[in-house]
Amino acid sequence: MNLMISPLSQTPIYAQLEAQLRQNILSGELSANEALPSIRALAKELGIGIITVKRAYDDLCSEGLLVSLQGRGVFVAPMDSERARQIRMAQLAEKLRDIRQYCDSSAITREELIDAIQKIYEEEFL
Amino acid sequence: MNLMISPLSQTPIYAQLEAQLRQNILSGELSANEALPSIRALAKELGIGIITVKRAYDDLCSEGLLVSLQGRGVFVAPMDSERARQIRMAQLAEKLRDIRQYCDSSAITREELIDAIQKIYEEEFL
Amino acid sequence: MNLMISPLSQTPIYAQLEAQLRQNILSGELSANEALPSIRALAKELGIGIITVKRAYDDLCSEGLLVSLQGRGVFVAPMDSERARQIRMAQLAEKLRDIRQYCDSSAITREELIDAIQKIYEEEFL
Amino acid sequence: MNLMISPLSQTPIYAQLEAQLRQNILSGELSANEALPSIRALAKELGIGIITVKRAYDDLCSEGLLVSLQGRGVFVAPMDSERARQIRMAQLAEKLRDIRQYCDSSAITREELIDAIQKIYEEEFL
DNA sequence: GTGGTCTAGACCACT
DNA sequence: GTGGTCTAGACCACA
Repeated sequence: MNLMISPLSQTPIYAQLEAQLRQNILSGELSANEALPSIRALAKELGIGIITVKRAYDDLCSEGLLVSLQGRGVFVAPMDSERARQIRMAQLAEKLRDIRQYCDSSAITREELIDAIQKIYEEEFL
Repeated sequence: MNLMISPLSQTPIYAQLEAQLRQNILSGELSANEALPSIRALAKELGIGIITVKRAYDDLCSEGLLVSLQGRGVFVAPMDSERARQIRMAQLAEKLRDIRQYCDSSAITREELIDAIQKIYEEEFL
Repeated sequence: MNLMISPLSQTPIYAQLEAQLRQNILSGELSANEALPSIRALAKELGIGIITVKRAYDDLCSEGLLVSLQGRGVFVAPMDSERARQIRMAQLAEKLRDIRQYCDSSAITREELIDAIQKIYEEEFL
Repeated sequence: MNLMISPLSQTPIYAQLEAQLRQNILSGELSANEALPSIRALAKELGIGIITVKRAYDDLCSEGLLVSLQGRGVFVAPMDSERARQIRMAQLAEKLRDIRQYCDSSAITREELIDAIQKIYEEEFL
């Protein structure tokens, strides 16, 4: 697992961490019951505060993606891949409804939207 | 024009205002050179502080969507529809980059994304 | 004399008026002792408020470029062309000292400054 | 870095601050990624309100010269020297357009302007 | 500790 | 009447 944070980004560090951990969990790179690095170790490795790492772990625990076991560490929650997929798609649908609402109120058609997405994927840089 | 703010929302009040005004301007509901409600009037109408309204107006001024004239009021900046369209598409691209980043971090492929959009458009209710 | 005001400009209307009147006086287009349009007439012609015109006339009176005679109107102050020229050049020197200070603190050389001015004069639009 | 404000000046305090910070950034006295004094600290040091300092920082953020990171501070945005130079020259052009407008409105020719600048540079004292 | 948001209220400049 | 500036002070989010 290779975590990276961009110190100059506007998104809070804890949110950057969460996003990357979520990716690793939902994509299966981190498998169920696998142990995550300790809070202190990860904080040191990334050069950020302990509280910031804890915040990310805590948030993912509330989401049910991680389980924290006192004195033993933090682990990936057991989850079959179908369930993971459902979560991902539900989150995506939520975002897409926002997008569609924006398009409708801005007179952007469905075709233009699809087109725009294709272009985003053709761009080299995010 | 019908402006609404949710005081309990996570997004700041001034940001809610900005978004709605931006939509009204870019969609053509507010036409060029049209006068907006005065800062004080809008603040009173929405039950929020004067400064919060001013902040929204100010931000849109620096974006070039509004022009503020001391002693006279705040007006929609002159803008041809082509320019408006460019801005709308740029904003859309911004949102889509977020979406793509989410998809990448969740192992959702380009095809699945397109599929999901089609489904959103087939849904009856937003 | 052809006066014009830009309603969308950030510079106050009274200041726009003053600048144009100053030009007409110092350049000799308005000759000494000539009568200016009445406040009401000019306000009506330009579609602006009476107070705004009065402000411009008043300011130029304090500068000594105009003389207001109660009940008779406003007139260009007597002034020989040499005096007018001195005033113009003194005002210019003041502005240029600001420019030089800016250039010095921004590491822009004298030659680059001269160059930039030449370019400004080659531009089609102000 | 040595910041000074004149409370009695006609130019707003936040504008004075902005101008001085812009100079320090564009001239390289403040290098990229360097931290600026905290809003509270600078406000206290200069004897002005917190909001006034924030206003100056905010404006420079929207200009892209600064980056503000919640919980961490305000920093000079990364910028190569070529970009800094472009900004400086654009600002100079802006000032020179004002000068030209003044000259035109005062019947001062291009040659007289160049001459006046040369004289400014020959003066011993600013 | 840092910045981000929001408030109420005062005073000034412009039309 | 309009917007522009500045203040003091409160509360929240982030590190």
